[in-house]
Amino acid sequence: MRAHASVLHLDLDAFFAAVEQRDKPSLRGKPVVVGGVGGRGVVATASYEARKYGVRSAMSTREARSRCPHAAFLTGRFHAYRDASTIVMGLLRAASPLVEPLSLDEAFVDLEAAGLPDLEVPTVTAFAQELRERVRDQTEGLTASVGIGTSKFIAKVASDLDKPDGLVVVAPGTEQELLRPMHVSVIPGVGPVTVERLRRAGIHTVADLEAVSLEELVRLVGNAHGSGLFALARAEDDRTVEPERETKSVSSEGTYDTDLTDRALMEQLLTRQAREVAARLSKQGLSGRTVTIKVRLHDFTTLNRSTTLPSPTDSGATIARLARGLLADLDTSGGVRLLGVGVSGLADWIQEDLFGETEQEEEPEAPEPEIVRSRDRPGWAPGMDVVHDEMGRGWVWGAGRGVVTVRFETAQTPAGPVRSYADDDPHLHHWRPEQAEAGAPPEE
DNA sequence: TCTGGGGTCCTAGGACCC
DNA sequence: TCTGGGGTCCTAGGACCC
Repeated sequence: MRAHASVLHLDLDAFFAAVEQRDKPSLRGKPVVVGGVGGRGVVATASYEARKYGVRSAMSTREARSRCPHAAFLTGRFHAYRDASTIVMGLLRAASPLVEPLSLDEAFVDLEAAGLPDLEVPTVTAFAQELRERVRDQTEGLTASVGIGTSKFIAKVASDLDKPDGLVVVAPGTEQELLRPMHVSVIPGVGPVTVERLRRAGIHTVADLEAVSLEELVRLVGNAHGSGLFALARAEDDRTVEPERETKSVSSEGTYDTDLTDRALMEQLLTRQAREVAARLSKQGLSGRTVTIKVRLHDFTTLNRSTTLPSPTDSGATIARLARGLLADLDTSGGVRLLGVGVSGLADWIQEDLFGETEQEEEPEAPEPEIVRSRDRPGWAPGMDVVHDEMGRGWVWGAGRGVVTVRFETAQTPAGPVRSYADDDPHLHHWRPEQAEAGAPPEE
């Protein structure tokens, strides 16, 4: 904790939804929900108009629709968010060399490095007001909430106190009187599980927490977490603003609208994800030794399986081969709702190819199950009529993330089976009336 | 059809080494 | 010829954050 309120936390208000409202005037003043729109989507950001109806981040889109059916539900335009974020981070870096972005819409700024005449409350307040105005001007109207305090913790708490479009400076020395009446969940790292553990011990507020011994806290929530809580309950926080943070892992995952049961399809999806991870690794000049797959079963139990190579790789073929091998050891007969691939143990160098000839022989030896993109496909959307070479007529139940799910309901089989395919499965075609006689009947 | 996707950090047990 | 001990690496699971 510093003698002056010199840590600033900036948080763009309802960021994704605000960018949408900025870019589409017809959405201004109306409820907007950005997030997954599929059957298993969740809300990433709700505009303040949508929050009035109880729509919240991380809520399922299904529930958001039932609470606010007239909202605009949007999937999100990440390039637009990235562009806006780049502008804001640029403004912050122009104000101080010490900026730590936490996400696209949040950052800490160290005001000790900003070259202000002093760090007294009126000075940092004026600085922050000007920064907020600059953000609004340069982003064509996005608003930011700002908190300033003697530590990251206090700055972050402060930025939450007057949302949206607010500014709160917590004067040095007043931290504990601010925190004591607050619920323990204001402390970063205290989520639902910790709240419940503390509640059972009769601890609800920061004041309650402050009265608990270090030994007791460690017993309740573990070593690292316990000592962290002990300090934060006293507003003790010496964490510095870190402008450069190393990437520790790169991953790609997907949740599918219907549970997957087809192993060949799962392997195809893992292969695609492995390629995507490999592309992102090499784009960043990274490679890694540990390949992990993540499998969420139908009942939401989540399994991770990993394997570690002797030297780092950024090869999509290698990552895919290992990922498929890891999947082979799992029982997925009950259905899989999520599949993912990640690489960790990263190095910012690629292993020198000391034995180039062996490595080069290996890759063509294990050919990928190639996914062929066909050009005559306009894409799949729910409700489309389709024909599968073996299954016959059906219609699209869900499509996205490389998977199309088809219900084979026909006049003959009104409760027909549901199957999922890769969206470029050569056996799956759009149905057109002129194909009526060409569509093979269902096999069973 | 409750429960995304991209991450970070921590814990705990076993293997292995000196 | 019971059961040391510290350190590191690996694997699996889980809490949490935005």
